[in-house]
Amino acid sequence: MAETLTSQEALKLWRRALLFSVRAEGPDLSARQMALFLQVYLAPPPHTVRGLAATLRISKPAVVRALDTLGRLDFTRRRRDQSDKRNVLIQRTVNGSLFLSEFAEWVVDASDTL
Amino acid sequence: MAETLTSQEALKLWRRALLFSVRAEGPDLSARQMALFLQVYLAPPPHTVRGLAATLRISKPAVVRALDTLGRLDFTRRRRDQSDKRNVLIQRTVNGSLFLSEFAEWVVDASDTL
DNA sequence: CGACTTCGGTACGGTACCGACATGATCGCG
DNA sequence: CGCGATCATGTCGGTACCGTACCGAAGTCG
Repeated sequence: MAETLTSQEALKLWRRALLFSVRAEGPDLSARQMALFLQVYLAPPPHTVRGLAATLRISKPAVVRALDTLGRLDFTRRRRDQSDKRNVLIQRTVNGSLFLSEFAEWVVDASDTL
Repeated sequence: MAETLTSQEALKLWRRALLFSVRAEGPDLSARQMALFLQVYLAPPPHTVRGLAATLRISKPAVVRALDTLGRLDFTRRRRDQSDKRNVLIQRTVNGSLFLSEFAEWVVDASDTL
């Protein structure tokens, strides 16, 4: 378990990790998109559009659009809930997991050289 | 100094911090914009458009546009270099420092509850 | 059955962003 | 002085995103 960070260290960590990501020409996700992405991968399913909108406290259309973008990147996938066909369940993808572990490495590297 | 993070912890940290930021209705900065912002505040000046573009490995117009946005938010300011009037020096602002310390708090809090 | 609610998604008008290219101001050097 | 190099930024067509309002499909309950 990591010790707690100071403010200075937190910002340095964030900067170095983002620098890796930007330089690697990773997808230029906004804060909302990245938060949504991480939510899908780190919080327990099921994930619905409405649920994600409530959790992030952003509008429903914003979630729909973010899912469009993440879907284009093959980072998430939509699937109709067969037990209640009004719902759409958001699922993870291999490609999304791949990117996420790469991203995690950048953060870890940034924290190593703190 | 913090111990090194595991990949899992890194992602959890990122998610929780972004969650704070998104919920607080903070500005929805893209990865590039945030990287540029942090670069201006954490790396030693002077910062020029060309230098920032080279550091982040993005195009010069992309830097100009990011600076437009950050300027609108009053997070950074442009100033002509008086010793070489082709250059523009990027400067910090009170408002930018304010947001950054708030953001740092979110990251620290996220790391505390890791 | 029919009225109502609850889903995700779309339409709209407006803003911001992208890369590629062009432009105007300024510099340095012969 | 003149002239090419260098700097930031404007322009262009195209795409993505915003919030508000609306939509149809699917579920619920009388």
